[in-house]
Amino acid sequence: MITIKEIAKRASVSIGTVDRIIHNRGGCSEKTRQKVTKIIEETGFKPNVMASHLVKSRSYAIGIVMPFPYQNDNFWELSRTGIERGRSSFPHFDIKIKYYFYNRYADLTFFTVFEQAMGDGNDGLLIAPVLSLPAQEMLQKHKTDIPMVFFNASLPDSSIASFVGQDCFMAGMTVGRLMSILTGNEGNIALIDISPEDYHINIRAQGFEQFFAGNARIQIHRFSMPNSEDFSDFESLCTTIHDQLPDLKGMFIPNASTYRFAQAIDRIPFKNKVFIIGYDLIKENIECLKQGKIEFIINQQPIRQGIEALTILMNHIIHREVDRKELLLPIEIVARENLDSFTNIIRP
Amino acid sequence: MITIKEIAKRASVSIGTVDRIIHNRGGCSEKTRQKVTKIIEETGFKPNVMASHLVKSRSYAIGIVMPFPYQNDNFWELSRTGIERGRSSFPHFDIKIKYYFYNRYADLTFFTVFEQAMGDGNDGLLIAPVLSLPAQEMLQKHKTDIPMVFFNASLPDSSIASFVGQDCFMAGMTVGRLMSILTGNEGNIALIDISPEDYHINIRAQGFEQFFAGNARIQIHRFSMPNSEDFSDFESLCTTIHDQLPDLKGMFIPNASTYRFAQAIDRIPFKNKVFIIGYDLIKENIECLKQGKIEFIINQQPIRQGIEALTILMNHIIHREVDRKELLLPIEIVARENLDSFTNIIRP
DNA sequence: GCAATTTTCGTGTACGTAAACAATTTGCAA
DNA sequence: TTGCAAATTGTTTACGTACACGAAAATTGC
Repeated sequence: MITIKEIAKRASVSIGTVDRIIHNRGGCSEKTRQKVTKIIEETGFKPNVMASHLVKSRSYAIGIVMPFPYQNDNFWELSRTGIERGRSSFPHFDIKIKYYFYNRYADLTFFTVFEQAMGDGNDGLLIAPVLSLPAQEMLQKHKTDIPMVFFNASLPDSSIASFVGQDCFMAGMTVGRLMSILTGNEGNIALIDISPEDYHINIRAQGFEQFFAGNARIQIHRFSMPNSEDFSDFESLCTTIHDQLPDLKGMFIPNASTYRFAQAIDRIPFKNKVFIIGYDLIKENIECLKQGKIEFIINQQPIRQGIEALTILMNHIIHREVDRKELLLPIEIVARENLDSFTNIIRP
Repeated sequence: MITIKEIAKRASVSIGTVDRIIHNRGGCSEKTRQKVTKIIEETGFKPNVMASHLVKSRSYAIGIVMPFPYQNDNFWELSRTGIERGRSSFPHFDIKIKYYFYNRYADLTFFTVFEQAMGDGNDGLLIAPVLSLPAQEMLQKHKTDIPMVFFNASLPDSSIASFVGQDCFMAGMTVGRLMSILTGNEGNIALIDISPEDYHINIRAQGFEQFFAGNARIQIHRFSMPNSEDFSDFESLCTTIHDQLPDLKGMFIPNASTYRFAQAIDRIPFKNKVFIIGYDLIKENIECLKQGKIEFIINQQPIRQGIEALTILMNHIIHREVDRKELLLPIEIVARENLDSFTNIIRP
């Protein structure tokens, strides 16, 4: 593997010059710059990470912009776990992580928090732009060179930064397939409209409906659920559903609040068994899955999202990679039988 | 983070002495050894990987002991891809990989190949002990200090080395769940006995049967398939099955040859649709899944297995970690809708 | 008690890069 | 042409570890 010294020799300049050109921190003539750049490209030189980190051995400040971890059925706590896991996969890199939590039901808090994260002199940002409109607006206003990676949710304009997450539409389609099999492909199905301001959750619902498009044997009924922390609201919505569709055969809840519906449904005497499919392996959902109150869970792999996102971000920072990647993680189907394989991954 | 120099100062010896003690390459008195060791333990010192690799910058020879990649429906080609992928995740580590392929239908070739791998002075070995008996015998004979990691298949005595793979029994159970839903939990189901000498494949079948234990509505029928490369053999077995069970509702093939059965079944006029569940995302199976000839595929994540196994092995070698881990990867259920999410992971 | 060993320990150099500092060349006005 | 500042380039040191080499100390043999 070629070194900076070798390049200097071939270009008949000093290593200092080569170094300046690599990090384009100016102070050299255009002629030598081109000469050296040419050799770098020809030889495919890549700085040795070991050596460069050894000499720098500085700490990296990483800001995480995401919703409050306990706001939505603490799904976001899993993302946080993943980020911390990713951090520990860089031993000897002193990564200092600072969280900037926003309230996902209040656009304003996103603005505030994002500007803080920008102003704090972070070396890189990990952003979960769940509120996609404010996020987009914000990013257009603040043109910045700080490396950024989006996770969990992305923005329509993907050229801004890398993204790690799931293909929501196909995930919805996948739920459609499972629901079709569970119900014998006929009957009434409830689709819960939850947190309508969340772009991603809506795409899931659209994918689900798309699966059944043109299928007259299945009736999909949308029900709106106001954002609420109150359990009785879930219960009363389920009662309403029962009044309208006593022969309900299935229900799809496109976010982590699945367990609340599962518990409510369990107490209401529907004609048939109501098959429930939902999202995210938070502990309440896991419990319901074990008890047979939920048939399938779609896993977004929040932990792996965190790991991958931080890895991509660190590579941006360390290697100055600038290519925008989109890492779409597998859409994982979780049933009672393979559940443990998702939770107890490592056995000592 | 504490350095070797700091330890030397605290123990009032030179860094050379500390270095000798860390790598216990002798040449120092017992007294100083204890003194330094104590300080190392107290401070929790860990050598800086960057620096140590920088100075060594040697190449690592890794041997891979696995079946011929194209022997079984080229499933093993995927493992190989994963290993190469893992290799490239260690840039600046000059990892030289040498493959030692054995014939999985001939124990003797395993012996030969394994001894070669041991004798070639490799720094570490990645082993797929598909033929578990010969492997176990071999490993008891050759006590060795070469770091090893098993992948795909493990051995009953797991204390020998780390393992990366899947919980086969629970994977079989998972297939049971899917089959139960697909068939409406009733009818005749065929379970194919394929490559009986493969411990892992049998465990999958056992898990599958266990799921239906005590369930009188489902009848599971085992059919033996001799190892063969001949397509007409698959066809004739399917004809036999049709003669015996014209109302067959489902079929489980516990390895990568699923597509051969799917194609044969497709040409035979069974009474009902025969739902097929099988293993491994090789391209023929992917094609059948897309065409609706296969309902579900269980993914073993061979690529990730390769990546993880090599990562664990390299950590053993570089950091001298010796803890034996068991990394059980998620049992992934693949349907037509989420298929792409498993194959097109990275979009540029 | 002294030389010849052996054991134990310290010093110096190298790995490849980053960045401060020193040295050199260039451009331009006087 | 000279002087002087600005632009450009070269040199040196440091990062933390590994290891060769040599120096010092301890041990042995006579």
